[in-house]
Amino acid sequence: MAPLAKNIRVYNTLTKHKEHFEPVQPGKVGIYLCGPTVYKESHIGHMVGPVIFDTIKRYLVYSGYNVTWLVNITDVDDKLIAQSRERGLPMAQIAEEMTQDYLSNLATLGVDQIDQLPRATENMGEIILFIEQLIEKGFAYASGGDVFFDVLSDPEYGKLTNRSAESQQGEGGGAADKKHSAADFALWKAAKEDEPFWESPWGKGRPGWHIECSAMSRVAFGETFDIHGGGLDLVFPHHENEIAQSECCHGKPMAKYWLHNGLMRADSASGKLGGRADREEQTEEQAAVQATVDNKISRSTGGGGLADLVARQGGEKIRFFLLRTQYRSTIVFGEAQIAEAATGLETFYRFFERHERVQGRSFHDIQPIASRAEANAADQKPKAAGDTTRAEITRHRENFLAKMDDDFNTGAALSELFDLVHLLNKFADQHNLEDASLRSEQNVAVFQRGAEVLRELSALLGLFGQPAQAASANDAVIGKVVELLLELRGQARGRKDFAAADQLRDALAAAGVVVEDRQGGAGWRIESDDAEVLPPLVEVAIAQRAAARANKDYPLSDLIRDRLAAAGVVLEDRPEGATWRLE
RNA sequence: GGCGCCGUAGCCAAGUGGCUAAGGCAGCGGAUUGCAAAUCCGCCAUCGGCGGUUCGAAUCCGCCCGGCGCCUCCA
Repeated sequence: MAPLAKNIRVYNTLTKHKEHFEPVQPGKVGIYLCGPTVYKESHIGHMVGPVIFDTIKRYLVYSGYNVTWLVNITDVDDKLIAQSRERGLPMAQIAEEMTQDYLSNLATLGVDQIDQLPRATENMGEIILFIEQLIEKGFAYASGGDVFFDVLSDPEYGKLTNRSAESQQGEGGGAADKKHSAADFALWKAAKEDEPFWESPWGKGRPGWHIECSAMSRVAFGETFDIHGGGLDLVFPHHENEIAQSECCHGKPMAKYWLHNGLMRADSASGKLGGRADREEQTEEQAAVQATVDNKISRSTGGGGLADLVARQGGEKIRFFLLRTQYRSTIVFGEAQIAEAATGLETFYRFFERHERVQGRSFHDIQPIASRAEANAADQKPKAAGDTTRAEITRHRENFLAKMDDDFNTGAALSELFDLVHLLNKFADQHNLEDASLRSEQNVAVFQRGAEVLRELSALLGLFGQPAQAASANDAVIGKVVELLLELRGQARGRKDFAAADQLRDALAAAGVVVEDRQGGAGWRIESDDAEVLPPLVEVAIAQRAAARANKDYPLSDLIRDRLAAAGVVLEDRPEGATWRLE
């Protein structure tokens, strides 16, 4: 087994301190993350936890641990029942539909490290067994078909959130008359008319909210496991109650480290997504603010949910947006914020293009070193005296790891990646790495080492695994048309007709294609929110051809038509001008 | 009311006792370029306010101002 990195520290909600991370069993880590109740489409707030825990798992695996990560799916719940009634569909069908929505959103955000996705309904036997054990041990009681946890029987109740059972004596909710104490919470709820149910020793019913996590975590990891995670909003009552259930049942700690991610807010005035501000009665002014927010959210997340936002922005931008902030902080959400943050990604994307120009192969084809120990060894290779760039690369790598070691500070770690790219750009500039006749093998090797480190570290964040823009069928056509136009522009530049050259570049820019002149030919990239860049490009080509025909330059005119045809664009000359279609 | 969190440049965001307060976005000046784009170089904050502890505080303590979360089966 690879040597373990021993210097990771995590912030533990239970102790309110950062602690040295040391799993229960050496080398093995179990992570339990509270997943969604699948009653409607995911919103972006549901992605915060999965993205950071996906990153945490990657980092722990890289650091030498054998990690199992579980995300539970709550597929039985009052809100699911309500949805089921509203839509006239079985609860299980809605749950399945929304689970698929959730999973596909996770997939586009690059969350692919989940090992187990247990459903509450698939663990009914374990849940009932757990409740029976609690009753047996005197921590729970059946009452009129319901079963409640007896909060006052647990002397440690409230230790996670620093409150006492006595202080939690509210009105007790709808089932108050069946409870011994108002703070008691349901482990099992008797089924009402028309509600889905499971058979149990207490009659037909369904589990309470908290018990599934106690039961399923025990199935997966045993009585004490390493990391329990969730959103900060789950600390009370959900996690407090999980602790009460599990620790009363087992007489030992449930989880060693409790990690909670911060919540997402729509804007500074309106509170978190789906939070109190979304539910309570509001003043007119608050309602106005909320309406704006709702518009923003509904426009941003679309009628179909998060999927539309992801389609517009791309999963990588959203992942980057989330990781740029330390996971315990509140994130203010807005599509504009995502777009602005994502501008920073361009720096990396341009570097990848540069890497390809230098090396003749894709940055994404570099196999990232997947083990910290192995990577450390690669870093120990003897360096030539005065090889300051190699030393700088190593320094950025070490800084990155130190920041990740400190409670997974992805935001701070990211700064090292930016620094690394700047370093490599500068190095490439200074040593003419893009000019095969001027560069040295040795310098190319240094540059490559930097790229490898960038690949290694960004893989830990789940970034840059593949090219950002998936090639579509249209892209090939666009590419050929752009190449044609750049050739025409190159000819204009060749005869110093800069007016014509600039006119072409401006026309390309208007279509969303940015031109970059460099030795050996012009480069280009699409920089437009609008996917429709092809039509204006073809129009530009047609205009060029019309000009050639006006000059009676028929060879050029025919060349343009033939090249467009080769690209798949067929021209048809008509009295009022040329029209075109895709072949 | 109880339990917590936050307030760092125009915006976002690291840093939580001691070198010149990371990084990103935006902006400005310069190199480069036919002009651009990209890239590179440089500039751009004394840390909500007041007081205290300390040789020394953005970082600890107190008060105040402002924002937010949980206490309601919301990630």
